Parts: sequence; C-alpha cells; structure tokens
Amino acid sequence: MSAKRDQIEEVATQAIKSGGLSSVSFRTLADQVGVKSSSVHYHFPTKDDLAESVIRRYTKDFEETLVQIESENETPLDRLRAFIGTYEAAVENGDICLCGMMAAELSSLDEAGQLALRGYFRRNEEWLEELFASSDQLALDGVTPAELAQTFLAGLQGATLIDRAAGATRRLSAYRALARALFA
Amino acid sequence: MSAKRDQIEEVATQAIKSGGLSSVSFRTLADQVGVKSSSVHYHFPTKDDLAESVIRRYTKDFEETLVQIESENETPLDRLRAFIGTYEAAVENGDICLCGMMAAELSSLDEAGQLALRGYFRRNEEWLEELFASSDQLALDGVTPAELAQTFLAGLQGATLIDRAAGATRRLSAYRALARALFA
DNA sequence: GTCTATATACAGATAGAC
DNA sequence: GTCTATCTGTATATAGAC
Repeated sequence: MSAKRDQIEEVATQAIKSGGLSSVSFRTLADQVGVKSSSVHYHFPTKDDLAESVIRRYTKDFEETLVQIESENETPLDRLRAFIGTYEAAVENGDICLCGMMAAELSSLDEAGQLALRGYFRRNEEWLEELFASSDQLALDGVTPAELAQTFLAGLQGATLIDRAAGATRRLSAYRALARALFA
Repeated sequence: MSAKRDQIEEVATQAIKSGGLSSVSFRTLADQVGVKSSSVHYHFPTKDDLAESVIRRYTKDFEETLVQIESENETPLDRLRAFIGTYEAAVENGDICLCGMMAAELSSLDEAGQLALRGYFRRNEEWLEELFASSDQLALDGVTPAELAQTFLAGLQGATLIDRAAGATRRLSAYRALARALFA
C-alpha cells in the first residue's frame, strides 16, 4: 500500500461522496494528486478496481468510527445520536454516504463492487440491530430489533439524500426526534 | 406536446430510474425512439431541459398515483401499504424512485432541476403528513405527523436503494411491519 | 421535425521510454 | 512508479439541408 495509492483513494472517496463515481475520472484524480492519468492506472488498472478499493477502504474506516462511537457514548440512545451525527456532518459538507451514492450507481459497479457494497450495509444493520436489541425499553411493539435496524439505516440514508437536495438537515433532525421517542 | 417528445420523456424516465441521468445520452435515447440524436436536441435543447421535464412529468404522474391509492384504499394503514407497494414494484424492476436517483446526482442538475426535485419531495411529505395526522391512534408518542412523514419517506427512499443493491425487498418489508406497528 | 455532418471535449485504457 | 504519446469510443451540442 503505497502513499500515492492511499492518496488517490482518499481523493476519490471525497469526490464520490459529493459527485458520484461517474463524476470521477482518471484525469481529474491524477490532477488532484499531482500525477498523470497513466500513473493512476498503474495503481488501479480499471475503474472497477478503484471502485471496489474505495468501498472496502470506506468500510474499514467505518469500523473505526463505530469503535470511537462506542468508546465515547455509553447508552444506546447516545450511541445512536452519535451515529446520526455522522450523517449530518456529510450533509453539511454537501455529501452523502459513499455507499449510498454507490448504491444509486449500482449498474456501473461490477460483481466485486456490488459484493463489497452489500457488505457495508450488512455491517451497518448488524451494529444497529445489536444496539436496539440491547435496550429493553423500546417504545414500539411488534417490530423486531432487526427490522428496526433495517428501517433506521434505510431512513438515515434516505434522509441524507433528501436533506442534501433540500439544503437542510430537517429530515435528519426528525430522525433525532424519532430516536428519542423510541427510547422513551 | 408532441407524441415524440412524450415518447422521449417516457424512455428517458425508465432509463434514469435504472441507471441514472448520467447513463442516458442523446444517442441512446434517439436509438430507443427511432430518431437521430439531433432530433432529440430539437425537443430538448440541453440535457438540463430534459432532466427538468422528466422530473416534472414524474411528479405529475405521481399525483395521479396518489388519487388512485386514495380511491382504492379507505384506511390510513391501507393507503400507506399501497404507497409502500409502489416502491416494492420499483425494486422488483431493478429500479429506484426517479427522484431518489436524481437526488444522488444532485450535482449534475441545474437550479431548475433542483427546484423541481424539491417540489417532488415536498409533495410526498405533505401527503404522508396528512395521512399520519388523520389517525388518532398512532403507537408512538413524541413524534409529530410532520416528523413521521419525513422519516417515513426518507426511509422508503433508502430502503429502495439498499434493497435493490442487495437484490431483495427485505427492508421494504420491514417498513410494512413498521407501518402495521404504528397503526396498532 | 428529422436528417447528415461535424465541432469539440473528455472518457477509459495501453505501449513503451525512463 | 511515473512519464509522453496515442488509440478508440462516446459525450453534448450545433449548422444547415430537406
């Protein structure tokens, strides 16, 4: 893992979060890291290679975020709030979740990329499911922790998408209200 | 409103729902409707014109869907179920909501397109808010009908996105469970 | 309204020198 | 690892004939 390769992934990640994979080219990437496009091809032969690497890198970084959230927050509600905070930060930056963006661009991902994408969402739902299962005072009956996790993750992804388009964080704020109500 | 123009919008709508605006070109569009790309430019001078027209058309069609849902379903829960059904139909077709797709591609929309997009989401939330406000037996306290509407719409958008990527309708099913629990 | 033809720009990708 | 140079394809868009 060379420093240049790492730098390319970092720049690509930021560009994809704001404009999508289709807005990223070997040329623009090369310009941003100070090399020529053929040098980017040296590190990532095809765009599919780049896409998969970026998704896996994003997933790894996400694991570290979860560890940090758990270390800094004690209760399920506080942890959920911190989780929501990461989505708010994206919107305020004009971005959405990289994997939410990639999910919209699903048809331009190869099998390896799609597999990596599914892994990201699965890990998210897994973490949320444990969070909801760890509380014995949920204010909504008839919904399993797994269902709550799936709906909550989907909701945050969608809220990020719509809030960015609306130039607000209103929907993510509504999720904060929902979180509070759930743990009441 | 010529027949050809209408046909172009129809084909473009389908293509965008599955591959996004960036996957649609004047050439592919022309091939699909049996004309040359310059003829597509005659109806839609720029891609921005096409994008805005398609969003407005989609919003108008959506109004008709709402009327139909209301005429075929009596209770708020049944209406909400029918609403969820439209998202399930999209996923089973390998598509997502056109406006969800466009929201991901926000940076490639001009001001007019972004304005039209916000109108679509606002109208969705408006309808859902009335739906939730019309029920006096919601199983969750501390959340306003407006907040419920915002979170629910965002949730369905995100569930569609993730379900399509996962090749399932599991998250949309979870939203069916959530709807049932809310009106319990 | 649709056509042919074209201008201009940029995409992903590769060969081969250094 | 990075470069120059290039291939090939496609994109949006326009001019002008019919």
